Amino acid sequence: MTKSDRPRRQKVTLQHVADAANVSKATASLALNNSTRISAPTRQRVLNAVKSLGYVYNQRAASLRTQRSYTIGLIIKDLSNPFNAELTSGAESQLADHDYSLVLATTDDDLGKQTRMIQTMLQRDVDGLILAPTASTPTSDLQRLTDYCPLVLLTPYHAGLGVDCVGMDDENGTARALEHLIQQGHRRIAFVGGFDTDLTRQRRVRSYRHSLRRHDIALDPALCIAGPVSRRGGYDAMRALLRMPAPPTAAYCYSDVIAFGVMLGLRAAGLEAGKDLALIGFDDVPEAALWHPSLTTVSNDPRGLGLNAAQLMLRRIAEPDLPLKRIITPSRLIERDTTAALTPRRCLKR
Amino acid sequence: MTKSDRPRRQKVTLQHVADAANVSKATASLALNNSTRISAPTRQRVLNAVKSLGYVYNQRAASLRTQRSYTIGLIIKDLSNPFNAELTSGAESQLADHDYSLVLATTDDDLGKQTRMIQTMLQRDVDGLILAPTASTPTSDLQRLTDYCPLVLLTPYHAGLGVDCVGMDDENGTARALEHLIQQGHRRIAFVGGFDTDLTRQRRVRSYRHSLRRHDIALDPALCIAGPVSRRGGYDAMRALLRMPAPPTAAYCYSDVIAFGVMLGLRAAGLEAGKDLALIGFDDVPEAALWHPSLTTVSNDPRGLGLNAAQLMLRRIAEPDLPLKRIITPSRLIERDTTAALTPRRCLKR
DNA sequence: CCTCCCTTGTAAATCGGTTCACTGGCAGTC
DNA sequence: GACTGCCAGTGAACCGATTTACAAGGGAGG
Repeated sequence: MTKSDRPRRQKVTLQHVADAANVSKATASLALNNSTRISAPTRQRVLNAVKSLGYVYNQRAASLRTQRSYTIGLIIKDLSNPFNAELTSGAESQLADHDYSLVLATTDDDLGKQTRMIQTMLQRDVDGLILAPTASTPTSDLQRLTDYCPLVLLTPYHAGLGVDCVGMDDENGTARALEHLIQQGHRRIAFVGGFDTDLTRQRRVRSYRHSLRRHDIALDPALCIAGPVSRRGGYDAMRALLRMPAPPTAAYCYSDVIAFGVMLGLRAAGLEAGKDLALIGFDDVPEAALWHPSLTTVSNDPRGLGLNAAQLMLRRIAEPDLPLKRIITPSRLIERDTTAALTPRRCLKR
Repeated sequence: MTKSDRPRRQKVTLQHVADAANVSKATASLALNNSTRISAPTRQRVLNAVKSLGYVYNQRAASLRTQRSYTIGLIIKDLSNPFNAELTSGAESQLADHDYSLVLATTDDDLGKQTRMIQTMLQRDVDGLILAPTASTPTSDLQRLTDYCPLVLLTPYHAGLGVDCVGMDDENGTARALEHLIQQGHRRIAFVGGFDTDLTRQRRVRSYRHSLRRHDIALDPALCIAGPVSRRGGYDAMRALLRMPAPPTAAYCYSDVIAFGVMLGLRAAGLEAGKDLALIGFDDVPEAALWHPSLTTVSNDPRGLGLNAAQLMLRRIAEPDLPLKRIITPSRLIERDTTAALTPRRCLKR
């Protein structure tokens, strides 16, 4: 059996509908757009023709004239990360509610690919672009992009840039995580994961140092470990930390994924998070609650992030002269087993 | 500061480029499409004009004439499910490699929403549609859809339908899971989760029964428990199973998510999977390997599924008369802790 | 009966590209 | 020198919708 058994039907256009209803193309168009200039009986004739011919409206053709594609581009780094998947899901549902479609692209955190994807989006003539910029994106590129279409950035940083931003308050989230650990008496607290080129990480590290300083805790650069954002990265970092002469009693991770790796690294040494090391992650991915022991983490509502970004984009399109907006969603610390009633004196005394 | 500080620039069209290069619109178009009919110097003039004016090609306008939008629609049930996120990721990267864009929509497994989303996709004039149909989708709808655009279904069922399909071999996966349990001596094996309206579940249940019958094991309908595909669903099902006079010694779950719930349900009763109950999930989501104890599960390579679907779609577009194709990706059983060296005699003897 | 307005509908321009049929000019051939 | 063929480029039709300016017909008012 081949597809040619049933050839694809000839496309039905508005002209065909008009012919079938015995009206002009203009009338058919107006009828479908509920113009008051068309009488009820005529409109009905058109609608009947639409139904009997199986006409589907061609948004693409219309957009040529209307300059509206009802399409929003979303460019993220990586869909495998559940955080981004949730974010995308939030954006999609918000857009769908307003009859917009989502065009999705990923960059794998690669500037070259990001540039290509932006180009593609512009060529596809999206009405707006929601972008999670890779770390190395030149500010000028983003600035210039606003010449071409409305832009919403998924990051809290470029606030002074003249671009709408939606981001999470990871500075504050970091502060809370550190406060929690310090409150429990920890003094040697590691920062684990991510690379220093990453702006997000830079901010969190800054906030981490700030918190330590506020409590007169000396900074030990050896406790700040860079590495890939993966379980493997966390695992390796933890092994390295355990080899130190004075290992930390607590660790704050760049992301939950890394924290899981840290737990595995501990386990491989016969140790357990929440017993031998206080541990806090970041993101609150669903597994965080279900892991054993459950992971204390900074929660950030990724779905809400996507939702807000989409919402902001739609408002911007509706009112281009709206004052610049920046939505920072608050972070919460979710306290779970990995920091439960754990005092530093019981940790990693080897 | 408002956006009006820097007004969006006037759109640059091919006509502007042509004027700047002192050629006709036709020549500009041909030059950009690398036609041999344009001399090198002229082509260069056009390219220079493009660069200096910041022209961006309008794919949408072109598609009106070429009847190619370089856009593929993907309709899935839910992006929060990591299985679907991976699938989407695979499809996206495959499409991006071939300069196609992905338009994404979700249905929440709701037929009405699915119908609307299909309609939207057709209006957006996608070159093809990859669809994970909700359980209740009438076959005739799918058949009719092929009149409008190339269609690839994400399901192994509708093979006789005259539609390309990409799916996983969950029948075989189920057989292997059951074989594994029966091999270990289990006789009372539960099937947990999903609703009977779900075609996928129907097939797995059929295969489950078939395996039992093959080994002359009596079917106990009470061991086949329907419920929502969520941790909660698994949790509740397990609690119910534990209340039975003769609880099962093993459970095969409709999905990993449900299996996680089952583990939590066991734990709440002071029991542990792999010790008090042999447990197998389905999907092999990343958490399955990392959960404690790690979950034995049927692996299905969701990314490969998306990749195959996209690939098949691209081939179908390139060669519409290709014979009908059906790609079934094989399932593997990943043996982990929850079924490790566990004999039924040690299970759930209360 | 004539004018004016109102209602309903239409012809034609338009959006930004592609593509086909055609042209002017130049080199090669007989 | 006339003819052929090719090269480089152009004008105009076309894709499928929207939208504007205008027209035909009918009723109201004088």
